[in-house]
Amino acid sequence: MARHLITSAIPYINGVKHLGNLVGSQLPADLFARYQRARGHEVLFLCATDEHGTPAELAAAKAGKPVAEYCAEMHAVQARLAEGFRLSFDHFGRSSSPQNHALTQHFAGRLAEAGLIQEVVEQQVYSIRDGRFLPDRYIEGTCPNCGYDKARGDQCENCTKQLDPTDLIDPRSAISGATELEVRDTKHLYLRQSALKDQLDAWIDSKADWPVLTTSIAKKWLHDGEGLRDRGITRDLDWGIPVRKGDADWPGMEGKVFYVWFDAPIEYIACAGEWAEAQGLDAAAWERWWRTDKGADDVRYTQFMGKDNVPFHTLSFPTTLIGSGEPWKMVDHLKSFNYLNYDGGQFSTSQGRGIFMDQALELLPADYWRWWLLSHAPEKSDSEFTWENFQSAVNKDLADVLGNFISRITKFCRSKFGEAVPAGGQYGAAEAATIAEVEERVARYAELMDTMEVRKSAQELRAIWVCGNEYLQAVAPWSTFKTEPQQAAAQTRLGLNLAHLFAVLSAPFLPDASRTILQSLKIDTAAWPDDPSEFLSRLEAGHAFDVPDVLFAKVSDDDCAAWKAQFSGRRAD
RNA sequence: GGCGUUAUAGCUCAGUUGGUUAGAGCGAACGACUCAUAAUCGUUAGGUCGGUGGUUCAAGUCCACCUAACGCCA
Repeated sequence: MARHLITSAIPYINGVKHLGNLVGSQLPADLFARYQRARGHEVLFLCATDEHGTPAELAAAKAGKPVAEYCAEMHAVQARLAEGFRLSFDHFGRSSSPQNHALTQHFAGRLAEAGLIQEVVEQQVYSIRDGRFLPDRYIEGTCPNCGYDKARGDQCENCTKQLDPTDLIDPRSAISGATELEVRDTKHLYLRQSALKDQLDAWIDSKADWPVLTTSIAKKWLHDGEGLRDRGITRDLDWGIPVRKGDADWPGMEGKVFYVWFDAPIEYIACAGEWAEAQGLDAAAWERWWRTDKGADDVRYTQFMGKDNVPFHTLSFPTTLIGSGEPWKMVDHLKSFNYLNYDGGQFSTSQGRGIFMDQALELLPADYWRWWLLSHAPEKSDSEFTWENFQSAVNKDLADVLGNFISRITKFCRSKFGEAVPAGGQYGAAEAATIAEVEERVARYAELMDTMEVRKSAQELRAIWVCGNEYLQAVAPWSTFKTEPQQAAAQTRLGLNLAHLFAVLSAPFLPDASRTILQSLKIDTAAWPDDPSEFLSRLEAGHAFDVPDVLFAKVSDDDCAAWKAQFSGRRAD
């Protein structure tokens, strides 16, 4: 039995995530976790909300709530939606947890001891009325280049010119509109990533089996221009993890917090601590997943994320772990995804464009979305959601191929033999041929799932379902029954066994449908078919079953048109 | 401006280290079947593999340049 540590990039706390966010990390991570569990391996699957930073503060202010209260509420909302999509996290944590506070401060202390932290005094705009420093993009003013009056301190989005806040004419706070701004000195900490450049480079080079997308992004950051740059890891904010050196104060850094990108990946580890606490386990329980000196030697660690997160996971977070000088478990495989587009443009949280997780579940159950999203996962390049494509995939793959197979075999059996696996006859040449093909395909399916080839796995799974329809069509038990009922019984028996097989194989993609089929077949274990040939004889004569309700309803043209219209504009908050 | 990714049948995509007539699903046409959610199964049609040039006995598959889309960085 292998041990799999699996993490999904942690979604930002600010609002409900859209389907593009979902398919880029949480959903494929869940597919992999469910598959590895089904194969009998020990799995710890973790995710959390990323809660710190200015956007969270502003969203809380807009909602008229204290930021801690806002985050707690939004965490509950995201947790509920994750459950709705059947994301099987062992723990859904929070980057604001006490565990993450302690661990983040611990890492900062270790890095400082190792000489990997540099203190830098820089100048930043301070808003007197707001009583706070303003990040560049929260300063607005008139662009000196084009005259656009809502240019931001980092860039003018009208003429795209890069700006410094001090370039702006009539600068004002984007938060309050206040114009009483001044430039003040402020001290910040920088993580000296550049000091570990060669080590990181060699480490990335050793990962020959990572997706090109992952390594090419990491390589670009390592070698582009002047090479890997040091990054600021602190901010002048109230909401966040206070800057401390382990348990000790950090002179000169009072009132400052760590920058969100520094503490967010550390939450992967802290989350294991939260999990242990929630399970009533001791520290050793989570350390055996994360410390190679405490049992994590045989752990295989896989991370899932969208391409925008790759630099932090290939460079910054590894710098934190390596730089600590402690034996932390490093990632073994990093599966990254491109973006999912929506009907000719990008999904956008800020513009409310596309379909969001809560809206999706109001329209259809999780399995429908899981199937489309995973079978169209943007692995090789960006991919695109269209309603027509979605409708076709749901109707053909789920309703016609899988759903109808379950329906036709159970109903045929009920009408000819009753609601129990029929006795009589035996498997012959046609059965052997089908079993042989299924055996081959199951092996390929497992191989694709092992290597996280998401789209190809979906294709192979569908091909396995088709084997069921092909078989029934070829042997035609409805005809056989008229002349050789014994043989028809054997054919029906294999058909029902195929239904059992499909349920087990489909569980990682379609957990609800899988359960429904197993319940109808009155099977309470879901062991993996290590030997499909043996597996297809498990349902023996006399085993009772129920005919299930329709597994997947079709999406009508009217539904499709209505939804397309409903989602053509912006999401109303 | 620099870098990266992508460009294959009407649509969504596969195409290993270059090697016989470029594949799948959907859609289309035709046929078979009638157990089933008017479902299923089969057959056929459809592509000068973005463009130009090059390397090679041989290129969708390597090289150069060009074009387009998207992204990242500055």
